Amino acid sequence: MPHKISGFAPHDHTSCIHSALQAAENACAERGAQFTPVRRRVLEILLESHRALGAYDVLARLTTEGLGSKPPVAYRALGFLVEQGFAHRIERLNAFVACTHPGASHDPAFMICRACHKVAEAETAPSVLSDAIGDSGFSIEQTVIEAEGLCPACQEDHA
Amino acid sequence: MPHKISGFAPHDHTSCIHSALQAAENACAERGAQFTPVRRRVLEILLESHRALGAYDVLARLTTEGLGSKPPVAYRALGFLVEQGFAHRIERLNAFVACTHPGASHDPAFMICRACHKVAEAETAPSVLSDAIGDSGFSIEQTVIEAEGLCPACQEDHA
DNA sequence: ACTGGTGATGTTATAACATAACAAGATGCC
DNA sequence: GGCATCTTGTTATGTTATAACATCACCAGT
Repeated sequence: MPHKISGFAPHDHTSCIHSALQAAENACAERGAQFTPVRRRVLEILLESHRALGAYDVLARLTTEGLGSKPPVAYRALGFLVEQGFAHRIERLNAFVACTHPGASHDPAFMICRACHKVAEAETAPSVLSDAIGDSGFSIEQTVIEAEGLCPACQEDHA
Repeated sequence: MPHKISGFAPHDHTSCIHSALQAAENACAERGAQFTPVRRRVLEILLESHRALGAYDVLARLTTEGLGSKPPVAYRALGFLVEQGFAHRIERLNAFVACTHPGASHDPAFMICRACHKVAEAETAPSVLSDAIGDSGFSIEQTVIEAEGLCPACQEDHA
């Protein structure tokens, strides 16, 4: 299995959500991090769809649920989730998506469908960027790899 | 020569600027695009350093020079330069950098030094992302590849 | 129980980034 | 001239993000 991809393929989404939440809960317990109601709820919101949500989209949801109404509430929860690896920031969209590879090594690449706006995550070999960059002497600490295009389903619809 | 990298290495910056401007001018002539004073000046501003500038940084420069004072002026010029391939947007920084590979095929990868904030550009093989993503059936239209870390010079300073 | 540390949350205010919409000028073509 | 097209000027607003400080909840130590 050279690559794991998640997001576009049909799957049991209920169990997808459940296992991601479980993984987050376990990881927090192990690390002594607090999986508070707001943080949990924000992760749930992100998990509802394989789409990237803006911080203010998330905030709107929180507000209707009485969990917080000011930007920092959303940004702090999202920051926590990203820090812990439970979610990722999609730079291209200034938005956030739940991680679909909980526990994976995490140098992910993302595929963003411009039609349905779903976002799929692929694990990358750690060398992908070194290959691209060559032996320039630059020491890589973090990477952003995002592709925009059409997912398989939307290619068919288009045709 | 497997990879061309520009930005970090010492070089004759005056001729670097000059040739980039010349290339832009030629390309505009060929394409029937107008290389107007604002557009030219914005490219010059970006070319002064191998760093990414925010739209409002550029705008501030334009304002002191009497070339425009409202955000759309900067965004339009930057948009034009990006469209024509004379500059690139760095998603990670919400900022813009002059292209250092004028005329190249353009699926660039960027290296962002977190210490000196210089940005270097590398050409990538078109396959880099397909390799990362595998045969998921996703059709790639545009890519964002950005690495953050330390450039060679800043690694030495750090040690 | 008090106390003080730590981490989370609440809130105000503002900073930083970006674009919609329309008016006005410049250029070139017929 | 009259028209089309592209560029620039301007107003206003929308969107994304964080600094700074107040408060609360929890727990460990005494």
